Amino acid sequence: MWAAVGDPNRRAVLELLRVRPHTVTELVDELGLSQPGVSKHLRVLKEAGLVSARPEGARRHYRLEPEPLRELEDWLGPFRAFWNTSLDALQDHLDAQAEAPDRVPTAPEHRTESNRRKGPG
Amino acid sequence: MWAAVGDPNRRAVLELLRVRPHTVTELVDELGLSQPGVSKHLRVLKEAGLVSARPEGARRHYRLEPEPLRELEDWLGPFRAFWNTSLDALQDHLDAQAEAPDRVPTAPEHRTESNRRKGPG
DNA sequence: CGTGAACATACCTGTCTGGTTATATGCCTG
DNA sequence: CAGGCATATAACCAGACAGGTATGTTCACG
Repeated sequence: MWAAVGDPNRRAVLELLRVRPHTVTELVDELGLSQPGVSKHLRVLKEAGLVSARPEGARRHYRLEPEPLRELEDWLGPFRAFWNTSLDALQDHLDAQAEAPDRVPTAPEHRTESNRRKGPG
Repeated sequence: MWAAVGDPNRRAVLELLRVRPHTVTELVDELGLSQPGVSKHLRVLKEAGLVSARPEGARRHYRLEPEPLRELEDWLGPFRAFWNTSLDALQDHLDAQAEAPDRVPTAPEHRTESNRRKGPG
């Protein structure tokens, strides 16, 4: 599962299939990979349950099967609390357990590389 | 980023750090890996911005830095709409779009029963 | 300053995997 | 049945990587 979405090209496939079903040739055209390469990726995605194929004559229409992505969602769930809710309270909790003197502000909003990990000012 | 969370041991580290900060030795003990192995994983996670270290004497307390996980969250976002709503309707929708790719359902926001609609109504 | 603990780095190795080319299979057309 | 198109599979190669052992580095302690 994680291996399936770990590859950038495979994620690209999922994003393309999110828009609409694609045939292999279409994906080949979009990804710029060789046809067997795409087929191999599709095989991985299929075995992960992330896509399904509907044969139509010689071609196969691959369609997104989003269910397995729930696994990522579920894994991410407990972490989401870290940026969704009041981080101060949470950080407080963590720091209390760790007796951290260096209370780093983990802002509840987006942090960029430039504003992250500021000193106590 | 995806590579960072792609590894099971690394995910285990993140899950452990989600509970509370850990020292390397603690992680070694929990994961059952060699110390250099854990250190290497921590290095990867650190470079991905997923953890940070606070030195305390000889030991280093590693703490979860959840921000970069937003990337996963963001990537997952458009897909989330696919399982929030009725999947049957969605697949129907997709099949329909296979022939009429008029609009693209790149729904980055939550779809509720009330705002989910098919036609221009 | 010597010793040991905690951690990082260097280096090596086996395995996995993503990419390719070549080939097989199946469908449609004529 | 021959031929061409769409896709899958096989065989192969190069790079990435996770794992280990050995060693370096820093800190605490006496």
